[in-house]
Amino acid sequence: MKAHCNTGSQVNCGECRLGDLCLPISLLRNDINQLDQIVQRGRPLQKSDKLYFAGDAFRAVFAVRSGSFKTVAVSTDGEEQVTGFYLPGEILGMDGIATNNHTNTAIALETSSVCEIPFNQLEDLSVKIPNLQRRFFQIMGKEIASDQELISLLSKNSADEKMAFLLLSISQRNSQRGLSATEFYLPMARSDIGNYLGLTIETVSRVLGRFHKSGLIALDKKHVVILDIDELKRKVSGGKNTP
Amino acid sequence: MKAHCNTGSQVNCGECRLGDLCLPISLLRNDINQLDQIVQRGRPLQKSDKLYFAGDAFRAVFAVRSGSFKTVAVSTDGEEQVTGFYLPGEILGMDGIATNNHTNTAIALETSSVCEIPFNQLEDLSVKIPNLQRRFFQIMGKEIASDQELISLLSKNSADEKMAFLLLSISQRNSQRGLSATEFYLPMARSDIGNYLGLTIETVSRVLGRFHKSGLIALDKKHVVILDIDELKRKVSGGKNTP
DNA sequence: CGAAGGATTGAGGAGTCTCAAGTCGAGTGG
DNA sequence: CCACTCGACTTGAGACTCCTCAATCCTTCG
Repeated sequence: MKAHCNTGSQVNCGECRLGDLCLPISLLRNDINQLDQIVQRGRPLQKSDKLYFAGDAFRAVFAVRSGSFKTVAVSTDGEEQVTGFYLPGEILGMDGIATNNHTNTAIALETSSVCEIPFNQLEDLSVKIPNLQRRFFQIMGKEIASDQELISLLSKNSADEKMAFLLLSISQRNSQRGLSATEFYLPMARSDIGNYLGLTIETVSRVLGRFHKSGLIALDKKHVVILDIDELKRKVSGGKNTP
Repeated sequence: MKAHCNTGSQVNCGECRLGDLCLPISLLRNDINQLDQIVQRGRPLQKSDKLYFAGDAFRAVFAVRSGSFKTVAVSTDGEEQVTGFYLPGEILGMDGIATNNHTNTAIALETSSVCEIPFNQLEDLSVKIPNLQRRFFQIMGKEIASDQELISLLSKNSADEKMAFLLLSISQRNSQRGLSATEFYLPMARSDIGNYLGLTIETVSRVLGRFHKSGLIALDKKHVVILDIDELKRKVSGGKNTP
């Protein structure tokens, strides 16, 4: 959609502005160069394009360079379930590591680009570069931690809680990338939000409307401004399932 | 509680009857011996004993030898949330990899024992034994996959679906260990189940009672016999959130 | 401009939570 | 050996949240 100063196809890992978030953290310059050689860049995707399909052989993980993705699991009866959203600097595709086949389909939410990191080469390289192995363990650990956080959230049924959590999650991930923590665009549709949080699209709309009216956020379509972040945080922790 | 033929403290990884489930799969004999030397056995725990606490420095992952555990995340306001159940052969403790601190507390559900695998030594060894690295990537990938499966489930709010899922999950994990897939004891309390699935204890009780009356299962306290596994499976996939 | 998809808003109903009794079983102590 | 207590579980009735169904509005795009 718009050009990103430092994320053109030619940029290497050492100069990528997402470096701190992505793989190469805490690697020596020489190590980065080695990693650089296995990473395949480019691959621009349009909205609704699929990065990989559920059932595809697992060959690589992907780092989001620009844009955003959702991952969708399709159950046996054809039901779709959004299992995650991925913003720039985040890694997706790890759902295929266990079985060597992807269990989700990854879909671009807008015009997006990724770095493709072939997994067998990453494994080989990890043997040579212990820091890289450690880093990748951490990235997988982070995925586990965030999945479990979501499990905690979904177990507490309250539409307000769930919605507040998602807003704060995006806010926090934005600020990690040096973007505004209080003002952003939601890249996904209401139906994706609802599917992800286990709510209907109508409930999502109502909750957002309620947040808007009570002065928690400003809302115009997908554009969100967080006005009272403390109250939002209070909503997330203030569950109702406390025994 | 009772003696397990092959899981005494002296057993080494090569002879452990859980071998196929635990780390050492597809390792050469010599590699197994190396792994064997870093694994610390013993550590019997009584019911309600904690294996590690949320906030503890992350030093090791643990393989369940016998018994069972639950992991609990405690949110800022003291609310507890059950994030997982772990049966023999399964690995827990990976919640600490990302931040070097455990985010959950692990609690024994009954008299249990574990193998402790110091993580820095595992990392070192993984550099020397590529198969071990691969294996551990897979184990973490499996954790990610199962967490995402749970996310899918929790997003579809139906008490029957959730309960059926848990029963089938335990059934399937039992059969992987060579135990009965249709008859087992639930090691956890109703309150743990409810907390885990995002239901109240009353609803758990009612759903189990309903399953019992309709001939899906036989139920006596914690003892469960699955009578109509196909219908249970139908309940899990037959969601109601289909658009 | 009209169509189509996404989002909002409204009314009614189903399912689960809350609150409250009541049952069952295990462990304790007289 | 039995009464007692305590915790875990079961069962019931009413309230509330969210889902379902339906109409309308808005935006986008041909």
